[in-house]
Amino acid sequence: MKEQEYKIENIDSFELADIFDCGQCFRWNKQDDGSYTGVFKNNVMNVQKSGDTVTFKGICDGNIEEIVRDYFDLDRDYDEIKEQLSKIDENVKTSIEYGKGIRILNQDLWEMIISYIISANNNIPRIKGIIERLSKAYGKEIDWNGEKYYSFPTAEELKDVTVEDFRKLGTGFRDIRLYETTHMILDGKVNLVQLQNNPNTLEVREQLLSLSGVGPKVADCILLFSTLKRFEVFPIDVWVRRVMNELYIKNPDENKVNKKEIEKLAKEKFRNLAGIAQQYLFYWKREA
DNA sequence: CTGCAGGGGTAAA
DNA sequence: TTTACCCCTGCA
Repeated sequence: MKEQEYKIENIDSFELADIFDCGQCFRWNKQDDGSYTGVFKNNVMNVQKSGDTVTFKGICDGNIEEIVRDYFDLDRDYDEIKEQLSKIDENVKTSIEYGKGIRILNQDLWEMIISYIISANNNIPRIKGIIERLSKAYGKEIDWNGEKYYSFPTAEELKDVTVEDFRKLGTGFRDIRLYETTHMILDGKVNLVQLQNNPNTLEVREQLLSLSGVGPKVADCILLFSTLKRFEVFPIDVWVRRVMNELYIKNPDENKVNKKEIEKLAKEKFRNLAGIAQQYLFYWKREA
């Protein structure tokens, strides 16, 4: 595979930090020059922005333009989404001004399932470390610019990995969950192709919840951040609960806030764009 | 230096 | 509804 390059000018909603640091992905790293380098599928890519020009450069498994358009969700009108959400109230409007360059990436379903199982009760640096070690141990090596990168291992590539092997990567108590989920998928107990083609979000969510290590929050993250692309779901973690309580519910004891109440509120307020609203609010309050 | 809480939840009791 | 869980970091 040889290096390819693709440039876009004057694109709306595209800020590197907003996209890569808003909490949706784990394999993009900031470089010394301010650009970001990441691995997805069998691609290694560097993304740079100067002025109004975004430059994508890397080793691609296919045509770089098609790959970029798909992965970065370039055919969606985020201006339209932001305009709609801004009408809701001042809080949402402010959060959108803060994270105006966010886009929701089209990330591989299998990779998101495993990544978010790892994310449970965990912090971002450690999650990233585990995913890198997992990729290095079982993914495919891709060389670029004198550096070695590793694709995220497929289910097939994890076929013979034992619970102890997972534990050695530093996954902790998540080892058995990773093992069980990998084999549920390999054995066809959950069929990812069917999930991808099923328009019924509740049915897909049920299937995801049947996987070991996938609870409500992880299921919603998978629905929102993978190619399943369900913008109506609203993943609730401690940060989102904090934000929603601070802005709307105003319960003096944040820990007493009911998840059902937050869910109901999000549905009423944000409708079919709840997941996107969640990203803006989450990114805004966590960074600030 | 040691001790300990807490972190982008889940599963089991 | 409550509790333990792995590992790492920050802080007393």
